[in-house]
Amino acid sequence: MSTTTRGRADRRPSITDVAKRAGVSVGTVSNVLNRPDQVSDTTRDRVLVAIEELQFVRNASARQLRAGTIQTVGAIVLDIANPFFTEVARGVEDRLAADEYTLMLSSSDEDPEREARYLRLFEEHGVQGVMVTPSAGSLDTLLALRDRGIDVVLLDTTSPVDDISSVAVDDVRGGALAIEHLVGLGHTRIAFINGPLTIKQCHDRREGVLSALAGAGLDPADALVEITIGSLNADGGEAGINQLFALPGDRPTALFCVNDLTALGALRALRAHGVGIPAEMAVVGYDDVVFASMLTVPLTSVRQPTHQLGWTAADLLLRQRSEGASFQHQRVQFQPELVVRGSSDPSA
Amino acid sequence: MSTTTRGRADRRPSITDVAKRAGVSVGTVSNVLNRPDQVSDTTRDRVLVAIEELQFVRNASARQLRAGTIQTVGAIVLDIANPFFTEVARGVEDRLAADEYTLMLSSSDEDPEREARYLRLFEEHGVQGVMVTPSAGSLDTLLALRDRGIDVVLLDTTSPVDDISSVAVDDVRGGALAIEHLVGLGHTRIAFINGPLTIKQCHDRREGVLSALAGAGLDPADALVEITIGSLNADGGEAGINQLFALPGDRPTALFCVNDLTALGALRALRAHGVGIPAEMAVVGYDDVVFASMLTVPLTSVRQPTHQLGWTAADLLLRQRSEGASFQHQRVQFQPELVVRGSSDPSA
DNA sequence: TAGAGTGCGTGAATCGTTTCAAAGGCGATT
DNA sequence: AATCGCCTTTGAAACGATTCACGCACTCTA
Repeated sequence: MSTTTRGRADRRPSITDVAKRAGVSVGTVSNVLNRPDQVSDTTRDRVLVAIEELQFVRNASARQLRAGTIQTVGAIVLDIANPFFTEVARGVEDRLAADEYTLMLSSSDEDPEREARYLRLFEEHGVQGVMVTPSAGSLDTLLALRDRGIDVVLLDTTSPVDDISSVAVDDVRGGALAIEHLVGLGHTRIAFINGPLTIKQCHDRREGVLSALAGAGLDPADALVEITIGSLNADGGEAGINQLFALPGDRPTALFCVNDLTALGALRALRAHGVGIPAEMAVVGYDDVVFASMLTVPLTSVRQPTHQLGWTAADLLLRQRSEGASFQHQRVQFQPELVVRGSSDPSA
Repeated sequence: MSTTTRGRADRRPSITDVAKRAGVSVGTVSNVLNRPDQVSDTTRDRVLVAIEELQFVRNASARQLRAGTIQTVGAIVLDIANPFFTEVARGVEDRLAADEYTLMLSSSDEDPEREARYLRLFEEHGVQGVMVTPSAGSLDTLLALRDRGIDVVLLDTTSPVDDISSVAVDDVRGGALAIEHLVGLGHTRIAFINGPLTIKQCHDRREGVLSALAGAGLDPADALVEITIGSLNADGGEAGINQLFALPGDRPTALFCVNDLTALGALRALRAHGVGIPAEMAVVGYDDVVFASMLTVPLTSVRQPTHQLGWTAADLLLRQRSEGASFQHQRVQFQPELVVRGSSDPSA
């Protein structure tokens, strides 16, 4: 088909075509491509001219099939549309660039099936390693992957096993920071919009919430109203507030959202309900994304070292590959930091 | 190396290993994988068991090398961290999923070199087509690509040639909308933070700006203060304001930012300078991203149909492939819409 | 019972590259 | 003139999956 303006040959030119045109063997063409200094100047020029004339482009599949491996790693994050993860990804890229690795980036959208599909895709393509923010208890899959020779580093979650490394921020502490802050402001009835507990971050932040309540002598049964949402984004947050407002009983005076995107949606819904912030409802988010400080009511949030998180994960992955058996698996953990703003504290 | 816990064989199992273990030929294994109904039940089960036992995973390179092509297209956007582009990408994905195509997504970060590198990478990997938001006059590269059999659709920019399709939003109109609005509010001295004119969107929005000024009988030399920034993100916007404030002469009373991320940074910087909005400076952004309505001062912005933009681009690309020579290239153009909020109009 | 038809399975050729042992060419050394 | 070593180039063997013409064993029909 396609005898349109498209070039004469339907098949893209191969190294063999180049070799013929330049009057050399395929081995020489390959040498020009990969070890140019082993080829005499005149030959090299002749080959380069042929490459130019034929518009030759290497076939990555053949290349990789023969070479067996490529300088590529994969990363799967929960939500590529979340600024938190794009900043993390930037950190990953920055580290990978130093070792001339390429990144295949995907978003699982918190769906374990999508995650599994991408993992398989990555594996079929022969990536050397993967960084994953697991969307559920996919540990078995990851262990199996590791056993098949693909290095694994957990991203933004602490590894439950000793032989897989991880880079995380202390989410228990982060959750506690948020609640301690709210309790310190006098709140005794707090709503918590959270995602499914199968997501480690959601689970851990909740642990922190509970421990902080306990530390303040509050009974979660009275003090905590938990709302679970499916998507950790603005729409989820909006849905969470509507869910909260449909509940009977005293309305909480404070709200902790599992991330800033969710908080954004929650704020939108709260405004629609005409709820004053922080007077009627104090709000705390998580991630301190770029726009958090710029909202109608600047959002109190738990800040994490995003770029460093990604950078370190990539670093661990690359070092794991280069150091081989001598590599010591490790759980790197950073500390979060509470940034207080007007959404929780009127004096801020 | 690596005699750690990693499985016995260092090489991952191939179809041949599976065939041996199941006691069949490689052709049969391939049939089980690709045409399971042509294989008897007992044989199929035997092969599947072997696959399971060996943890066999297809080698995408070999597969693709033989098959010659894969159901994959690439997309290059200007900035993956910009919510506008993630929404567009979502639209692309949604359309691709329907035809079981996979997406390779990359961000050029407005760097023509990065863009060229990714295009080459995509081509080496044998993508069927690409969607590109060009970061500079890379048209020649794209035409050459098209001539080599890779379909091209321009994304968020109107095609300058008849034989390449494009999906865009009328940026000239969008720029005009913003300025007409500001002029209508009585502003006669307007700052415009824009990116390099090599980026089509920047160029076109500026055209709209100029034509709107002309339409209002204003001389750009007096009425317009142009600031050019390198990165169309929050940091760029902040830098733009600092640049603006370093300028001699009357300070403009209004500001148009080429996108919302830039506006976000500009607002941050304006606040740091203690400038009242919209009283001392009316601000208009572009894209109407998710947080625009939620800012301290809700941001007036030019809204675009993001999801539809991506969906349509992917649709065009796929149809181009399936319809072959009979496909009619086209320039799809959507209309932008001004959303007025408090950052420009105190009464909003 | 021969012949045709059908359903399964085989195995070699193929895709485009890299790699590597070996050969060829040439000047320098003995 | 023979030998050595160096530099350049060659050509064939991989890599792992897919494809396809063919063969085998069987059943069905005339």
